Amino acid sequence: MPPATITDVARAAGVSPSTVSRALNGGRASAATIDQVNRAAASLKYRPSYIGRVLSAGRTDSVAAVVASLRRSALIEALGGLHAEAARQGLSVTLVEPSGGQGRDDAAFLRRDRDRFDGIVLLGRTVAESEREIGGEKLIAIGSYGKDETVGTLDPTATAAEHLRRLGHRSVHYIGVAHADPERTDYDGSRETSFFRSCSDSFVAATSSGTAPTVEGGFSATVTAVTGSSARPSALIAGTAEIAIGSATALRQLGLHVPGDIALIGIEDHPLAALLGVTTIDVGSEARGRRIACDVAKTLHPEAVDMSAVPPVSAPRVSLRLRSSC
Amino acid sequence: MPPATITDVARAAGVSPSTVSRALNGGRASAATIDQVNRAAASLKYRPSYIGRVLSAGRTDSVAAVVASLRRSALIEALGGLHAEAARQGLSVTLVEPSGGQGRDDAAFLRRDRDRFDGIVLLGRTVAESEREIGGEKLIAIGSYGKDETVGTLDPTATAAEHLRRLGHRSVHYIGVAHADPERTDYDGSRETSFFRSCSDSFVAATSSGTAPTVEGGFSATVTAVTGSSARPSALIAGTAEIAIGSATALRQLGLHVPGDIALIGIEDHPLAALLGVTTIDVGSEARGRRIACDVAKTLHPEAVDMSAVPPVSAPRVSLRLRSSC
DNA sequence: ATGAAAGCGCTAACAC
DNA sequence: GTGTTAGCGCTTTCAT
Repeated sequence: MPPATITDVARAAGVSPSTVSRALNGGRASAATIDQVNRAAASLKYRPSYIGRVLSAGRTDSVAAVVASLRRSALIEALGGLHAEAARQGLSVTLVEPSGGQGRDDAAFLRRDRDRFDGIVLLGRTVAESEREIGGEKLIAIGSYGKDETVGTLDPTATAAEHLRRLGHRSVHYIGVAHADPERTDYDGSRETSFFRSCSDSFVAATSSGTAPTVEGGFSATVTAVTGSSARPSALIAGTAEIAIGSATALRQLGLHVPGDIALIGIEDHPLAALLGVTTIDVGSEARGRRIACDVAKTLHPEAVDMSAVPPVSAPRVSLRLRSSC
Repeated sequence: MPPATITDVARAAGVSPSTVSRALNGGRASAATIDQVNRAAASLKYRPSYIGRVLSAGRTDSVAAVVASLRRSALIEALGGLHAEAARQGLSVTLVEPSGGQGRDDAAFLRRDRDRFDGIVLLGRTVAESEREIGGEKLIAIGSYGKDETVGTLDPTATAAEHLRRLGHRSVHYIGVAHADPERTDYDGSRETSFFRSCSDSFVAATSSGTAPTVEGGFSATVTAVTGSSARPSALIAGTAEIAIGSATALRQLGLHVPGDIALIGIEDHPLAALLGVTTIDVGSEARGRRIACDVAKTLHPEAVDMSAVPPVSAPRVSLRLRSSC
């Protein structure tokens, strides 16, 4: 037996389909009718069809999350925030990891599935020109800094570099994310750019290397950076939480004392970084996710968005988590 | 200007909507017509409406993932596998974290949104009776062991306990997941049950404690278990990857030598566990996710499922990753 | 090979 | 306050 439709309920309640719709959705209807309809709906185990509603309403009430990688805790956190807030706003979140992890096919995805969603959120990368054209308004990237905001206080890499400079460090090595696809510009790329920009006149020596955004990547990049032929830097900046954890692990296994022999600061905070005493720049991934969900919700029903659980935009977006590694 | 519909294309191509549909979906149509239609579609930038298709086809081609927690790497891995394989099969994955992380509202979710999805996958918990009734066929849980399979080789906790027994351990402490909601039965609960069942006659002393499935939880539970008033166990079993990592960190900070002073084995593998030398039981989360996606796909088009990227069911589901912590 | 028509489940005008 | 009608975009018989 197929699920009951609104027509069935209407018949059972002795009213018309539209009345059922109104009764169920809080439109104009007499108390008696509402009761009648609820009764009928209950006895028929009626549940409204999502698809039917969407088709006629023109909204899907769902957002796509294009996650660059499910193995980066900062992105998962952002996803969590996005999802939690979206749920509060009555939106659901559909996962769209770019095929092959390269982001190449995002354009194809956008072209095909754009109107399955009320919003498309990019986590862990910025929007490419070509994508902007296709995605239009719906496309929102999380994790980009600058633009309409004061770069100084919002750029985590600059904050990290500044912190090290104040502590008197002169030679700093940045371990960033290396992508298989060199054309890809995501926010890790912008972090590296920012690193060189913000420290070029502060440090005697600023170097960088790229690796996979994993603990293994951080581990091996650290070994290379620290035991390599050139002079050992006095401080390391790790571009992601996983890199920082791998880095801390490597330094320990190399028998280097932190921060005595070398300092370490990580971009993106992580519970384990706290446990390991690694100073980090908290980029507030979770809050960013929440905020984005609100942005999407606002495009749908500008008036009715409940912002109560979302930190105000004026709140600082990155903050130093001072621990013992610097 | 609203997006072009199939009717627009039909008009532009000088044919009927149904012909357009056939031409576009590989139905019977003359080559000339197909070409004609493609041309018109292209010039109008026509893209088929997902909603329209779903409404008339009756399939949503999407599955819901009910993830118990986004902070457990094993579940994220499973989600990754589910998602990757689903994508290969033309399915999309919508994220549904149980409200409040308590799982209480899953029933409500199921009742409301059941037919938005072709399948509903539970990650990190088993299916409750009440949910089974509502969810029916569509409801699949990942991460349960036993049932139709030989428990001996598939139960990770039993494997861990057995490994420790062979190494001569007599007093073992299991650190499992404590839930806010005691009624909840997820697979961590079954892991604890399995622990006591599988070691009751092997060890002189078997104890357990519960904590949050996080590195902090693992850390503090380990401190308690190891420095508590009672005799220190000779080995620890950590119920999740995060607990194992927290545990390893705690043991190090306590100055205990592993495995000299105390052994540690973790359930669920993790890159960092490898780096830290923690022996684990790999439960194959990613593969489990993939398999589930195939199961769902098979219910949709039993014939056309491409199993090439999925490990055979006969493959061992849990395996010992021997490292230096035991 | 193609067109006409019905209908998927629901909502929104508009009339009563 | 409620019923009628129309239509969201597509697929799918059934004729032609």
